[in-house]
Amino acid sequence: MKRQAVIDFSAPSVDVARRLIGAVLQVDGVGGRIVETEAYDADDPASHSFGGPSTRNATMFGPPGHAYVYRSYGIHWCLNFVCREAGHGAGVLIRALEPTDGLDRMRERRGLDDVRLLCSGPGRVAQALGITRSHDGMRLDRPPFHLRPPALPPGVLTGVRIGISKARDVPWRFGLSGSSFVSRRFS
DNA sequence: CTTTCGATGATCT
DNA sequence: GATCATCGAAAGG
Repeated sequence: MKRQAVIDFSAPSVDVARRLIGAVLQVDGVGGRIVETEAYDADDPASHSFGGPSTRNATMFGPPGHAYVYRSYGIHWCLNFVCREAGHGAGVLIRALEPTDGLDRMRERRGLDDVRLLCSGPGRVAQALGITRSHDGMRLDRPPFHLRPPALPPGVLTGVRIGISKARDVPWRFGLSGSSFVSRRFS
């Protein structure tokens, strides 16, 4: 019996973000290949965890390998994976998927047909997968979550993070090389 | 193709 | 009162 490969979430968020590219993420069987991620860390002014624990970011300071879900601009939900050890405050934002499973369910939830627009952005990913605050704190290695690392290391592109006003020059955005499902092209 | 702007509510100062 | 890890529609080139 060959043991199922897993992601090591106790690693720095930058490493986890890079290694997550190409992994398959499903929630209740709906999901796809992760094609875009961003890393956030405790010493990072752009991170929710910068400045220490609070009500919103509490999960970021919990054990690694759990989901951190927050509300963005009062409208959208965004999904993160907690990294490092409990108390540290690091995470990876899941920014885009290439849809592979449950396309009809995603189209229902998103209210549109174009595959390119189903999961190309963090708010879109959460809506397509049915992620809400109820998923905050859940383990990623148990249902409804399912996560499978790529069989082979894919080509990964690097860039600066999107939509932040602090630490804009930090190159902690990662994308699957050649993917047309990223939220924005890599320069 | 690009830029701009409103929506909408929790969080923080 | 200001900011915000966004999205989608609208307007402009």
